[in-house]
Amino acid sequence: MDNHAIARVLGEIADLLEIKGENPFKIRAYRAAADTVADSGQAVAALDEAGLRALPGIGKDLAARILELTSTGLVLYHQELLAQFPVTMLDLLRLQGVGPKTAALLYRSLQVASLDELEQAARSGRLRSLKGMGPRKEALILKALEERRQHAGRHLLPDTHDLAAALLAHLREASPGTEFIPVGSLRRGVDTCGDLDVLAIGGEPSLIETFTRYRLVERVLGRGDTKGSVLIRGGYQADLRLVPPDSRGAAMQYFTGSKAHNIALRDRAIARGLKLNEYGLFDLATGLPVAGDTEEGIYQALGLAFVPPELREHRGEIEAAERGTLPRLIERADIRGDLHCHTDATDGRDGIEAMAAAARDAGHEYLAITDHSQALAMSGGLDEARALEHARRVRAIDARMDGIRLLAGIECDIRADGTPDLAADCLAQLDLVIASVHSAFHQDEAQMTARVLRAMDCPWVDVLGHPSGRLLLKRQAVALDMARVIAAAAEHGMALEINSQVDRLDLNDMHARLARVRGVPLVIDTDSHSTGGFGMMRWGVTVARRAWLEAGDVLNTRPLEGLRAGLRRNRNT
DNA sequence: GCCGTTTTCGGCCCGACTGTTTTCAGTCG
Repeated sequence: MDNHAIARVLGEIADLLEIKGENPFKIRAYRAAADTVADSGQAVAALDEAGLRALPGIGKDLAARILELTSTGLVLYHQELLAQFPVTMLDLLRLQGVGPKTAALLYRSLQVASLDELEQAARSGRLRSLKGMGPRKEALILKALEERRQHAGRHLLPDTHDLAAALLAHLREASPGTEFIPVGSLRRGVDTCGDLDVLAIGGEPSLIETFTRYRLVERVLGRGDTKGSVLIRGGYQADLRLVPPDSRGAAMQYFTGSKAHNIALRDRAIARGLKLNEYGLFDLATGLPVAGDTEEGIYQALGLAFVPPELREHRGEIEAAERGTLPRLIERADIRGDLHCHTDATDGRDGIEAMAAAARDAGHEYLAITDHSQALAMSGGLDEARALEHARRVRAIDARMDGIRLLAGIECDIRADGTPDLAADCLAQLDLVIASVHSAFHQDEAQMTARVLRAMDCPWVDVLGHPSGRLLLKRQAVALDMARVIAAAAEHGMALEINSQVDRLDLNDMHARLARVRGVPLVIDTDSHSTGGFGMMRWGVTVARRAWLEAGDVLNTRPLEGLRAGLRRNRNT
């Protein structure tokens, strides 16, 4: 059982306890344990009781629950809770604006226990009969349901990656000699994936049976000699295709897509008297194969440089491949530091030194500590005095730590009127200031754009953090004129962030690409809230690659002094 | 349910915002 599976059960227990109205601190304990397990670098299922209890926030009871789960596959306590509330109720909690109290009320008063039932209740006007509910709340819930429907069947890229890793482990165990390759939107690094496509190169037909017997398969949609298709728990469709070795490259190319990229490639093939399909590239006249065992061979035969999967969106990559002007895409190894993280001074879980050590272990040369400012009161946000005291502490630790340098920064809240949440003379004394929107998300575009532009006017703001504010599959981006924001960033010499949090990935690929074109420097940050968070950098790098970014476009690929010189505060003075 | 040079009980983060309300409950981050 992998860490994510364990964390999911602990998280569900927390959700169910919340609906039940249990002791909030108990709920927090389960939720914290879920985070700890998910973030842990080691396989939690392999730990014994002492090992489990050594993890922060895991004591006697939680260790016992985890052991029960990994040894039997179930937790009795979890099952008992599920007997009280249908599992579909947990979907209600994922709706924007619906929390545990509302979910419990809906269930007790109206027997609403699923999204479908909620929609019926809302449409028939029954919701407004409940205490604390009115027409506006009803409309908000209908809107949240609509947004939810748009996202149905899609999953976060890292979740898809984890699912693929577990499925591949299952397949490899059954057939160690076969090469398995995940393709589709996962290979292109799209921020959300609809389904999971896997190729088995030269695999035996019996693999299809192995595939359909995977333990998380809920339903077999189809099974033939060369293709199997299943529904996996959590609403994923997964397809496995058996591919002969001669067609390895062609199948990779074909099933990686995107559809638009493939259509353009096939057009190009036809124009050259060739035919491209999932089996190979063939001479139209003779029917003889021209290429097919490698992707490189196919692109080459079409007169193109190899196009990295992340660029295959038909956004100019074929023309660039023809001219030989494809970017040399940034890689994870180019990143030298992380400029956004939180500590236990605000809503992070670990202290400055622990975060610094973890960043060093992740291969970083420097780390900016950027805790929240006072407006985020629930996170214990820092006021001016505490921010400066915190900075002193960061600098003191920096002076005595080996192997990593620390920058004393802040993630300064952008208030609803666009003013930064901390006084300018405080911001001026820090090494780095990220400014971010965390509230009043519903402002209209004119208001929101004016607000962000006003914050960018402050000369001590170096980086705009998670600019769109989106939460993937959950919350739309704020209404913001990104072209004007990018233009302002170019004018001020400030940087825009690509936030690597798995549900943010913000900026997105298109906006990051526009920023690059306009000459705006980017930074790729993890926004880590614990020592386990630094591994998320790879997802931000994936966005950057999809945005055509090269190492030179990203400030935190530079050595520390180069980075400092590239910050707005040091450019302007 | 966890934790402990405030240690085996009693703490454990809390303000803004929204929609429903005449003083507050629920959600969000």
